[in-house]
Amino acid sequence: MTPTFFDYVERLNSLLRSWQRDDVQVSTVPAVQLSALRYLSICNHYSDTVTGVTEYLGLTKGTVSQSLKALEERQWLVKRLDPKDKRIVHLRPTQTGLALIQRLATLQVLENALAQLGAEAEQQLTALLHELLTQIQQQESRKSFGICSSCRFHQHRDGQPFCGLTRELLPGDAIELICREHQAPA
Amino acid sequence: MTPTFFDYVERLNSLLRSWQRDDVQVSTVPAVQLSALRYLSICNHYSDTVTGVTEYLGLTKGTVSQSLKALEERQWLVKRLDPKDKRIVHLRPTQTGLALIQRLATLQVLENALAQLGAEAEQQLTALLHELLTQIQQQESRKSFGICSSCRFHQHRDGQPFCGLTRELLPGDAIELICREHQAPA
DNA sequence: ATAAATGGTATCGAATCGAAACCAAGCTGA
DNA sequence: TCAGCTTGGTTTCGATTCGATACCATTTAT
Repeated sequence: MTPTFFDYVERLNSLLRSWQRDDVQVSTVPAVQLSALRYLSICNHYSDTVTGVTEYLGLTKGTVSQSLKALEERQWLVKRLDPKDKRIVHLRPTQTGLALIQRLATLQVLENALAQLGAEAEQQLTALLHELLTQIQQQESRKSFGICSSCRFHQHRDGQPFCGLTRELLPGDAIELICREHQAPA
Repeated sequence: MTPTFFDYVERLNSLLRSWQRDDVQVSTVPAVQLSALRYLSICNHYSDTVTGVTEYLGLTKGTVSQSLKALEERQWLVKRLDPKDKRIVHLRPTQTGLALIQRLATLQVLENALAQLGAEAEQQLTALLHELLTQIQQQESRKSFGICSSCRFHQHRDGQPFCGLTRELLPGDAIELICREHQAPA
C-alpha cells in the first residue's frame, strides 16, 4: 500500500498537533478546546452556540459543554444569553482568545510551505478541499457549515443582506462566516 | 475571518473522527491506535518500530508503547524481535488488522465525494498535499517519511533495489512504502 | 571497560471524553 | 389551557488515555 489522500490528511493533522505541542503557551491546552475556539472565530451568530460546536466537532454535548467551560475560565470566550430564547447561550471569543487562534493559524512552518507552493497552488488546494467538503455535505444528512453568502436562503432586502430561513436582516460581517443552517443552492 | 486551508484540514479531520465513531466496530478504539495501525500498513521494514510510530505521530514513547500493546492484545498486530539488534521490535499488522484499516480507508462517503470530484481533481488534490508535505519536511528538521523509491539514497545493484544508507538490498515491496530515514534528493 | 546513547517498557496521576441523568425553556395539540 | 414532548445546556460519574518520569537491556563510543 502506498499513501492515499486519507493518509495525507492524517499526517497533516499529526503535524499540526505536533506543532501545537511544541508551542509552550498552547501545549497544555487540549486540542478540542482549540478547535472549538477556532470554530467560534469563523461562525456566524446563528451558529455560535454549544450545539453549533457540538455538531461541527462531532462530539457529545457534555464533552463540549465542559470544554467551553474551561475556555471561559481561561477568559478566552464569554457567554451571553439569547435575548429571545432564554435556553440559548451565545459564545464569543475574547480578544485574547482571538489572538491565540491567530497565532495558531499563522504557524510559520505551514505559512512558509504554502508560500513555497505558490499562491496559485495554494488557492487551488483550498478550492479543491472546499469542493470536496461540499460534495461530502451533499451526500450526508450532516450539517454543511457553508459560508452564509453561498446559501440558498441568502437574499437581499432594501439593499441589506437577508436570511430567507430566519427571515431576518443580517449584520454585514455575518455573510462571510460559516453557518450551521447552511444549504447549498439546488 | 473566513475559512482557510487550516480550517479545512481541521474540518476534514473532525469528519473523519465522526465517521469512525459512527462505526460500531471501530467506535471504541482510540484514534491513536488506528493512526498507528494505519502507519504500520504503509511503512517499510526500517520504520515499523515503536520509535518509527512515535516520530510519525509526534507522541511520546510511553504513550505509543501502550497503544501498541493494546493493538497487540486485540491481535491486530504482532511483534517480532530484530535478528541483529535485540533492542528493536518490529511491528506487523495481522490480516485482521489490515482488513480493519482497509475498511476505514475506504469510507464510502469519502470515496463517493472523491469520485464526484473526478479522477483528475482527486489526483491533483493528492499531488498538492504531497507537495505541501514535502515542502514542510524540507524546512523542518523533522523526519520526512517519504516514499522509499524517491529517496536520495535509493539505488540499484545487480538490477535489485538497494539502499545507499543502510547498504542493503531491498525487498521488492519496500520501495513504494514510506521510510523514516527518507531524504529528498538535493 | 566504563560511560553514554538508543530502543522499549512499566508506573502513576491528571485530565479528557462519552453516557446518562437532569433541569429549564419553548412548543404542540387536544 | 395545561400536560407532554422537544430542544438547548449543564452536571456527575467512571473508564480511558496520554504525558512525565523512571527504569531496564542492548549497542556504541571513548
